[in-house]
Amino acid sequence: MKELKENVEIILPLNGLEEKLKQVQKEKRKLVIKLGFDPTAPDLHLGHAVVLKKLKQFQDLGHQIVVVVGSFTARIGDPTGKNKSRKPLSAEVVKQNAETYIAQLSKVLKISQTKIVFNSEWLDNLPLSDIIQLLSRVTVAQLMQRNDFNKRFNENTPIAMHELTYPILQGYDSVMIECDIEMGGTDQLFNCTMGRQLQDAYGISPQIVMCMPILRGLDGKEKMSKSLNNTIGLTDKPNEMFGKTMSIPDSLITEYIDLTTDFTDTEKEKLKESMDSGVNPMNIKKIIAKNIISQYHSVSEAEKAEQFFVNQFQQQNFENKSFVLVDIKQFMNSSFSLLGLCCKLKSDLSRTSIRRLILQGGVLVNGEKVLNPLEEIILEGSIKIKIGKRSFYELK
RNA sequence: GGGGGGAUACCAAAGCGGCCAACUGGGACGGACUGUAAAUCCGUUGUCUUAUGACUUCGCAGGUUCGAAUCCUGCUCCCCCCA
Repeated sequence: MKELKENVEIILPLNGLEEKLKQVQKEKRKLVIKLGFDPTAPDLHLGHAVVLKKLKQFQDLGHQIVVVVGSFTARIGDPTGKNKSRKPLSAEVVKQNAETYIAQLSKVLKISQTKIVFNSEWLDNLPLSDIIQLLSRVTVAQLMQRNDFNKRFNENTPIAMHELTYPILQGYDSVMIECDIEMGGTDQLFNCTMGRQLQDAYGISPQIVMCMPILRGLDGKEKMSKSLNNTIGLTDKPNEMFGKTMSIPDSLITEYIDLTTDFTDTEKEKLKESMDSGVNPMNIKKIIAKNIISQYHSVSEAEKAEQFFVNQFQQQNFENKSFVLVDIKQFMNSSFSLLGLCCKLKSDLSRTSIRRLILQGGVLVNGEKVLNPLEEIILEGSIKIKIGKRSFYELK
């Protein structure tokens, strides 16, 4: 029980979990635990993993996880005020997104033991009369309690009618699958509570709401989210995971120890203590990074990623970096300024911005800073070029 | 249906006839430093084959003017208030 509650930020009602467990024991069945997701851009990251890992604990105890794919509700999108009205997703895209999502879920959950349902199954053909009946269960005042609705209303930013239905439909999902627990981040509190209310209205024992804390992203301020581009993705490559973890502000370390690692309690405590006693935060971040990679890749990949990071970004030895090999032959027969060459190598940047990079000292040729964009580069032998902080090329 | 306000670069937000490629903040990028792709400090942040150069940007389309993001006309979209 203690482990089940670890890290959980909100349980509603407070002693609900214990009672639910007793109840299902008496009924000789397993808990039905719901997790909803919208099949929009299904790139799972460590923020999602916080919730998934909690689900995993329940799954390991034999309980039934039900993933509700919001194939219908995705058309609305959970209103944050940021997303404009969404286009309806085609059935194909939904299916595809759901598949990649499920594949990523399998990094944490046992998919064979996870039930997956689509809410368009019951929402697509809901008669208007039923919809009205559903809506009648909820008051405007209740909806306006939701943080972002409230905020937007007071700030005179628009709220479209259909957005108001999102929490209600999500709650209706809970009615349909008759779940015992709905899990989510704390930002889901309102929606989950809606599920309780609607279940009650439809004569079902209300679900327990369990909210996990929201993990903050690489910027150290906002929540980890794809649209803010501050995520560590579950499918990120080991090297990328390592670097990203190293880039979190030191102030986030405790949070990451708690929420992203799979250390035991005592190990976590030890880590925190060592930080308090003045161990270089860098080293603690390395430990966290390795642990994360071990979870989603492997221990040996984690080791490699660390070595790569140390060699590539920490040590000064230009020669030993790992370079992207570029065939020098394709550039033969033409003479190149440094600027021209860099443009070929980094075609995603504009010429002007590369010129800037060079002028600012962001380009090294064979370990030497070259500040003149027009410096001629003689293409022979091996030329090693560093462009910006993270791009290393070797022409051969 | 009536009245009012708005649309500016990645985002937010100034500017309201020339000094505007456009203040400022965030973000991003680069440098220095370092204990890290942390923190801090400094700088850069439209594009262009070389640049005290050219070109394209301020919702869209026209117009006035030597000259417009700034004034006029039409259009599109958005917000607010009243009914």
